[in-house]
Amino acid sequence: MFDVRNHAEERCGGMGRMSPQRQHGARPSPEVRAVRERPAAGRRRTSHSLEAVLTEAVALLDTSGEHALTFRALAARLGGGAASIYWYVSSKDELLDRAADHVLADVLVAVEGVGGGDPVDDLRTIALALFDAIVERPWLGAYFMRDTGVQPNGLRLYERLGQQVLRLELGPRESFHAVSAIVGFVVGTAADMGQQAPEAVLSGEVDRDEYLARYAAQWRALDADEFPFIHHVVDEFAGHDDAEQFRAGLDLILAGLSLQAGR
Amino acid sequence: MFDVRNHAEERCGGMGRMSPQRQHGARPSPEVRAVRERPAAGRRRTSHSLEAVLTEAVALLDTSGEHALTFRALAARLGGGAASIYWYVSSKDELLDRAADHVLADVLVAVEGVGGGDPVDDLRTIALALFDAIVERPWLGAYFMRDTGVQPNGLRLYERLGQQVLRLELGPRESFHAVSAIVGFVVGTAADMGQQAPEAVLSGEVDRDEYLARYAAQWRALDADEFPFIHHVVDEFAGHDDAEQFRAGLDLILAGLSLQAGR
DNA sequence: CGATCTTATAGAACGATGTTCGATGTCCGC
DNA sequence: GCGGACATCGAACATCGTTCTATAAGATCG
Repeated sequence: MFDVRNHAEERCGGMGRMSPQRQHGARPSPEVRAVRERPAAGRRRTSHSLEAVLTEAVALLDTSGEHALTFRALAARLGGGAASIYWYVSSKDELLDRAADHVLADVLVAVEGVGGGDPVDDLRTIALALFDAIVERPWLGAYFMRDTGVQPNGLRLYERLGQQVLRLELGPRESFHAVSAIVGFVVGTAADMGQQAPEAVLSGEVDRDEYLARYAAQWRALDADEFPFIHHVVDEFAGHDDAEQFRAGLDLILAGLSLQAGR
Repeated sequence: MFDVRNHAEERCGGMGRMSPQRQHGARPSPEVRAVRERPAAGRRRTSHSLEAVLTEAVALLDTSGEHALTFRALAARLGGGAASIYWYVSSKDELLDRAADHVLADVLVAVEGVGGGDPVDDLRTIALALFDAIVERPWLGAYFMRDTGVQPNGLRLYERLGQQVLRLELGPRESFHAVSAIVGFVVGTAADMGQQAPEAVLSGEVDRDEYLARYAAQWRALDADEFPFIHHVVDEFAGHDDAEQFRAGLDLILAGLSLQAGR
């Protein structure tokens, strides 16, 4: 298993994504936190377990969005008090860090078999899996690999991407830059696209097209001399598909990478 | 001038970046808001003006970070009450949207002369300018071009990037995808890199190296069989430069784009 | 000039949130 | 059966975004 133990030393960020000023530093019994899975033989009343906390947190985030994740709302779902959650998690930031990593476990499973084919194709496959996960869960992007001490799955995903780049036989620096670029593009783009339209949540598909159309109309109303490019692409924008747009951008990076690898 | 007037109709997001559920929809006298610049002849007591509000908001964000931007703190800086700010701005989201666009005006000025040389080089220049702005202000990334109705400068920057792509003579779809990819990469990467280390804010340079070193040590402690890639690039990570890392990733995209344009 | 409307400001309060504190209950080893 | 670690929770605190209402200064007009 993973075992980056943290005995009272501060955690760190990773991969260029540094954790901000928050110093969620394991106040109540830090190193025992990992064993918090107890089989729950004779559970007293609620008996949460970190797993249950994260699962319910993710469920809350998925169904009602980031602003709905509240210690009180989460506690209500768990059938307990809000303060109890602090026994498993030292702050809301850590809760979100752990929830993000909890979700990444599924992505990791989804790309388990990838690695046998063409390196670039495998890279694309993994990147797409990560993209899908973040688009479905916009909050994920903001907390992806912020603190690898608490997010082993993020590290594993980074590693899996890296292993494909490894087969391109580039130097360490080019390899590092390549994976960083891919991750940066995937997370950044997916997080952007995940921010839904105001009321499109309600009706689903039709609303999105109309939303785009109204937007496109606003663009078309701009001065043609001052905004030639916008007029050039407004039709593409009006009918664009997020996944295709992402894929096209990813392919630009991968094409550049292939070129660099001399393939 | 820009004149995307919004008479009581709802604003929209743009470019794939949709604004979330917030419907900051101009409650108190919407369309007059643009004229809120009054020369302040006989100012009564405080007399803010949108400009002053945004300037102080940005100053607060720059010196103390996003969490320090509070209506009360901002009001204290302006020498007035917190509720007064709502006359210029209908919500904190709109305040941040406008503050973000306010900052982009500087970027726009910085890239004013760009456009004469090689299209790809000009693209790189503009992207770098945007990158620098976001790295200095991590909060900018999250609010870049979320609501073009309130953020004309974001649109203008998008347009300027697009104009360079236009010269590559691609089809509308490829052009749209290219600019979207560049913007997505720039914003995503820069926002990530902007999240500073916990205490690195205090000491500046030396702390960052030590921070990276401690992180690298954590990576080196990982199992070499399970994490071959991480071991392969850990030295690069330990001594990496954010700007160089960004540039390398951007060049991958631009290389792919050059290939596509047949140059 | 005085009435009235618009522009602009601000104090007080509301509801919600993250977090802390202290008390209490439950389980295990001895 | 007893002490200490594990686990839970109610109550309270400080802070935040936001709303409501009152109010005063300029502009407009008869």
